[in-house]
This record gives sequence, C-alpha cells and structure tokens, in this order.
Amino acid sequence: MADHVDSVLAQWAAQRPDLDVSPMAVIGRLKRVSRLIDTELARTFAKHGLDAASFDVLATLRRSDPPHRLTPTELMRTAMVTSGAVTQRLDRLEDRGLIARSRSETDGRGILVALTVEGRALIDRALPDHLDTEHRVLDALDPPAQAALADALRVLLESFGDRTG
Amino acid sequence: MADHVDSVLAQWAAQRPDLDVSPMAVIGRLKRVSRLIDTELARTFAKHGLDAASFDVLATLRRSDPPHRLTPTELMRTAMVTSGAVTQRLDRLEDRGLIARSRSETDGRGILVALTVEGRALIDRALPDHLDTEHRVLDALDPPAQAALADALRVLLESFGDRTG
DNA sequence: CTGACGTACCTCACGACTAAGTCACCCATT
DNA sequence: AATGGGTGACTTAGTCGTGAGGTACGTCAG
Repeated sequence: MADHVDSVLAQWAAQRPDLDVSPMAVIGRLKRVSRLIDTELARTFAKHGLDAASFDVLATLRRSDPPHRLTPTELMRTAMVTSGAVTQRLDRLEDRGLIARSRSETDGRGILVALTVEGRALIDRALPDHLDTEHRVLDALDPPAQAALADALRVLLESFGDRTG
Repeated sequence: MADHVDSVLAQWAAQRPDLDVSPMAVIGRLKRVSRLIDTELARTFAKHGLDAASFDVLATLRRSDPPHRLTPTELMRTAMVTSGAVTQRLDRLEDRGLIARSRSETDGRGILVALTVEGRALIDRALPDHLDTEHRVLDALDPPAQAALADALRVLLESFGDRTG
C-alpha cells in the first residue's frame, strides 16, 4: 500500500522529525500523478501527429462558440502560458495548415485564429481517442470517487481565484 | 461555484453533446492545480536562489539515509527526468558549490553525489519556508479533506505501478 | 579468459518555454 | 485634435528539458 510518496514521507520523518511535511502527501502526489498522466496522454496525441500544446490549441478552438474564432490572448489565458508561447504554437499549427490567422476587423491590433478544414477534421478524429485514454487513466477510481476528487480540486482552484471569465 | 474547468465542460456539452467528457473534470483540474501550485512554489524557491529542479535535487539528497549520498541514476528515478537532465542539474549545482561529485569505489562507472556544507545549509534554510508555502496553498481544504485527496491520488499512482523501490 | 551484452554517466543537437522588450494600435482625457 | 497610458501580438535571448548516441566499465555464460 506504499507508493513513492509514502517512502519520501518516511525519509523525511527519519531525517527531519522536527518538520511537519504532511502537505507533501498531497502536493507530491499531485505533481507525480500529473506527470504520469501527461506521459500517457502524450502517447495518444503522438498517434495523431500532435503534442499536448498543439492539441490544447485545437481543442480550445473546437469547443469555443461558433464561429469558433479566438484571439491569441484568449488562447494564452486558457492555456496558462505566455504570449510568446502562443505565438510559437500558432506558427507551428499555421505551417501545418491546421489553423489560419486573420486580422480582426474591429481591432487593428487583434488577430483571429480559426481552425482550417484539416484542423477541424484532425481534432475531431483525435478527440474520441483522447477521451478513451482519459477514461482509462482514471479507471482505478469509481465514478463517485472521481467526482469527489474533482470537487476537492475545484475547492483548491477556487481558492486560487480560478473563476469563470 | 464555477471554475475554469466547469466552463470548459459546458462548452464541450454545447459543441459536442455526443461525447462523454467527464474525465476532463478530474484531469483538467489536476493539470491546472498542479500548474498553479508550481508557480506558487517557484516564488519561494526563488527567494532562496533556487528553482524547482535544484530544490528537488538538494531535498532528495537531504532526506536520503546517511551518509546522504546518491547516484545520478537514483536521482533520475525519483525526479522522473532523463539522465541528460540529471547531468545538467548536477553541473549547475556543482558550479555553485552546493553538491560535490565523487567516483564510486565499488563501481568504476558510478558517481556519488553529496551535499556540500553550503548545500546542506541552503536546503535547511529553504525547507521550512517551502513547507509554509505548501501548507498555505492547501489551506482551503481541512485536514480530513487533504487526507482524502491524498488517498485518491495514491490509488491512481498505484494503478500506474508507482510503488516503493 | 573472452566476448557479448547490459549499465552508468555524459555529450550534443534540438525543441518549447519564459521574460523582457518592441511596435502598432486603442481609448480616455484634455 | 493631441497625448499619454494601456493592450495585443510578435521578437529575441536565454534556460531547461528530451532523445539519440558515445564511452567506459561490469557481469556472466561458455
């Protein structure tokens, strides 16, 4: 019943019994689970010629309200990366013909990003496969346990001010 | 009561009502919480002239059994990074005089990594500050909720084969 | 003893990100 | 109409990681 984090906690208890390392039981596992899930998801993305960054952009565009156009700034906020990273992600996707940039007609500084026909076809092909993988990596938890986990994580997100809009 | 992930789920329900996107409620939040916590922890590391990678190496050495020596391979496994990354992390720490490398006496290929006096002093200074930050980012959950969260994450880790040793 | 295979660490080319800075444009105020 | 601060996208330099591959050493069957 001991995972890697349990042994880390035992080591700290032996070397620094004066410290309360209890939060590591949560944060250490969060980081480790997140890393392992990322690796697993990457395998599915690769099957479709994608990586996590590209998938993220395509999926964000796909789920946006019609006409499925977003600005780089909106993509930057949902992806939690810098504006430079978004520019480079869009460059790569544009080179592959999966998205198209056009100038905003209402804001001379603005750009609108849209899926191309190929981009939309690709994300629609990759999505079901991706969801299968996501289901699979959570399979060890039954639905109520998954819901409880989601709730706990939402409490944390809200405490960081991660609200809609 | 709606965080960013809730609005993502609502968007998918509107655009692709045929798909079961329920695992995103967990995985989307995991990734997002992990990212936000990383940002918060990085602030504390920076106060001590460290980043997450350096802190990780120093802390792993600090909590190891006396005489607090580990091989690069052991560090590679606990950090879940490649051997090249470990070499470079050690190069940086060695340049700063925080760790020292020595040849293994029992294995001609092997290297032993140890904290220097300065390295040990630094990690012992940074640790309490780091733990304060970890306590703070989990503050929105009471202790039983934190324990339940840790348990759920452990179930997932074990399903990935993340066992001690 | 020897040769084949595996392991430990390092090297190097490359990829993706951040942080800081640039430039064009928007807009509120005067 | 002018202006000054704010915003949107991009550029560039630097950082840290990966992945492939190299070298030296260890191990073991024959």
